Amino acid sequence: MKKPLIVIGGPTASGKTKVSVAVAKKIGGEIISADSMQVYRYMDVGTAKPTAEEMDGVTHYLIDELLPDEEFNVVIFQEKAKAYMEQIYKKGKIPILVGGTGFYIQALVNDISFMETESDPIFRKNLYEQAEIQGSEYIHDLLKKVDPISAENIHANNTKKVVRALEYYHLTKQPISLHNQLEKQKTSPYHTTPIILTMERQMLYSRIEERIDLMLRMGLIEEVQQLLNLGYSPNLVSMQGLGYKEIIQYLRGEWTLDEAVDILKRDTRRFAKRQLTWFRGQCEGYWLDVDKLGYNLEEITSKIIKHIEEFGIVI
RNA sequence: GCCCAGAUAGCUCAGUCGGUAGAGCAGAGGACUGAAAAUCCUCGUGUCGCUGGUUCGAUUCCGGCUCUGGGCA
Repeated sequence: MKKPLIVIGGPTASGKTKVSVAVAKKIGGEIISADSMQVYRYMDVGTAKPTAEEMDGVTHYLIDELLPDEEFNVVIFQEKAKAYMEQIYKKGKIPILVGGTGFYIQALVNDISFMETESDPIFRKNLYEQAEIQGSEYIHDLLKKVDPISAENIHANNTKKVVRALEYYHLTKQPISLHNQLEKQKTSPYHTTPIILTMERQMLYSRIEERIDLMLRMGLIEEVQQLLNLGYSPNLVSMQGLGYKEIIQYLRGEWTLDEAVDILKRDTRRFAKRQLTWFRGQCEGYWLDVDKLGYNLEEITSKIIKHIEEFGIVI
């Protein structure tokens, strides 16, 4: 019998935090965050990390677990999240996976296997250098030779993905396209139906802008300055997060504050759009327009619970 | 009140020696299986201010009107 897993996804600023806490309280669940940035300590305002007050006594995992210079990626996420799920099941509770990082959600829900092997940083670095010197077409041609299917699917300009495909072949002597194809056929080992929070685009965008204005008032700039003072490099992956990279440009004097804020808002809008594209394309889910429900927590929660019960999850 | 300039895509503007238009930005759609808040691909958006005139044909030329800047009083 498959174990139950509740998933709540949606774009940034759609209200996942509030909704998930309300659902958790109602069913006595615990929350695992599927968010690539909220794992980091000292990054609170810019990631809209739930405060202790907002968590309202509900246990949250994968929040504040790493320092900004520690590595985090799908594989690490998957390992940690699986371990937490086990703990939650042992308590007789239901895990609630909440976040906007669709790739992470999918990796966990479908238990996608990434290879056991470590990645090869030197090999990678080498390829990036070659792409730099000889052009991205050059390494794309290398891929064409070992894995023509991937070369077909990955655009030559997408150096990051070309490198990964080449690395995969280098480590396993197998094309990643074959691996992907096999993984795609998998069905979830969990009893789960994703719930996706959404709303009209215009509405979402104005919420995003309001949220960013609020972040500024709550000290986003000071937070970024503090991170730099602590010695965290702007090159870190964590510092590429929305809100961090733009404010760093401002602090360096590259952009005016107005410019930085406008770009941040624009890029956050585009991010939300990409999140929606991902959820639309990658997972069959139960879409809930929270704006049409007037953000009425009671109503949203009861709709979600009703859906979960109809799906056959016993609470 | 007079003079000058402008009015074209959501915005900033280009253009059509008269044959109903195009850039940038904003925006939309998509891909994604070890950086995913990352990375990458594709794509438009129109009463050319209104109204008469000339013309086979006007967004383009001419007149009037309206609005917006700037100047003079």
